Amino acid sequence: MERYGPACAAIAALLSPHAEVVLHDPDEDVVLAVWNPFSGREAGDPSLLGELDEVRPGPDGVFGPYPKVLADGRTLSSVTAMLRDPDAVLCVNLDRGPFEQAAALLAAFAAPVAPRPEPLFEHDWFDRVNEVVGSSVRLRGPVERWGKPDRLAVLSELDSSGVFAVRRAAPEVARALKVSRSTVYALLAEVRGEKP
Amino acid sequence: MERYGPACAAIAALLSPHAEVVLHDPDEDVVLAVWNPFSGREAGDPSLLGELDEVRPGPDGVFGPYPKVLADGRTLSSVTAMLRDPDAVLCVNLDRGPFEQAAALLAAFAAPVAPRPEPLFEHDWFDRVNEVVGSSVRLRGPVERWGKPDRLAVLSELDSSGVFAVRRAAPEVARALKVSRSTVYALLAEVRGEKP
DNA sequence: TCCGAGTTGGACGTAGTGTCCAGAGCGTGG
DNA sequence: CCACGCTCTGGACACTACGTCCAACTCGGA
Repeated sequence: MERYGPACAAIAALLSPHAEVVLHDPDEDVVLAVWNPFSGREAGDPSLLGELDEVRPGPDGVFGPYPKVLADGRTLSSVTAMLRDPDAVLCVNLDRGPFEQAAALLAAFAAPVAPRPEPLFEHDWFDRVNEVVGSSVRLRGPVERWGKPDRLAVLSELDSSGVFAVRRAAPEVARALKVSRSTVYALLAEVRGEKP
Repeated sequence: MERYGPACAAIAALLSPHAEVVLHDPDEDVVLAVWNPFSGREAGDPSLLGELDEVRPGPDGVFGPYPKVLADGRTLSSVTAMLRDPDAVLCVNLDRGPFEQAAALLAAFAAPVAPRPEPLFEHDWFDRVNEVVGSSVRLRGPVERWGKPDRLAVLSELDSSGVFAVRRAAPEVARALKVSRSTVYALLAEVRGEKP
């Protein structure tokens, strides 16, 4: 528990919220701990490791992956590892549902067309400014008619997107918002001063 | 290794072929073993765990999940767990690409009227430098051993990603590449002078 | 040993940043 | 109608960070 806890937490964190990690004590046949539980089991419950009888261990003492079905119908993929010294049984249950759905969609829709080369990255911060401002224009009307709250909202969004870490961003934002550079900094100070 | 091997194999098996599990020896700073390798590293390579310095450990001694980018452009989610007695570092790298594609499709079809509520792209240009450099380290070895061509290649990649449009990027790159700021500009001029 | 390629730290001029303020514009209430 | 408060403005300013340049240094090869 002391020893394997971090590893279990790591697995649970990596796959959250789609994986449940269960650590068993094979000697006492009880559940020691559960990370990110969704099967309803909790620490102290009986392990019921008998189901492993029907599965053959592979090399490395790993059982599975083998399928499971939860009471609510969710399908899982599970693997179990026998850990030694101290003895423990590590069981990872992965909710296969989201991936099955995604796979089905991909198979149905993505098969004929190009496999999406890679979006790469945005070095068009200039465009992003116009993009954010533009979408706000659709909500709030023309930029010239905006009030202070509108500007604050948009600036807050731009700021938390890290736009202002880019060189020449502030003047560009001022231009897009049809305000002066001074105002941008003033409003920015206001936005930042009230959050942290 | 004897002790953690089964757990590592279990994780690798569960997520195969999309996850790579690396077990490090923090004392010797070497890779002890790799399950389902796809980043090119293998047992005996230096660990280069320095990149963890920039990540905060959560509770349970787990780092991450934090993003990484491979040299070929694949995006990864990684978690790292510090294991004690015996000391070891467990690192799981999950190829996020398939999930991102699936998620994008699901989002596109499940929300037909999505007004793009949150673009929220990478505001971690700082991290991107370390990602690019880090993934190159895996291909080319430790940064101290690089020659000029290696630096040129990495700088070219960083430059075309627009990294240098960000404030304080140049000194940060210099730090990551273990060269002086002057050299960064010199090499950068070379990279830029031969392309356009 | 000398040479040249490459790197370095420092110096320096400049672009761009962030702050400040006096004043203009404007709606509101007296 | 004026006075007041609120907001934006344009310019001034100090300052940070950028990008360039150069003399000095290191290091491997002729």
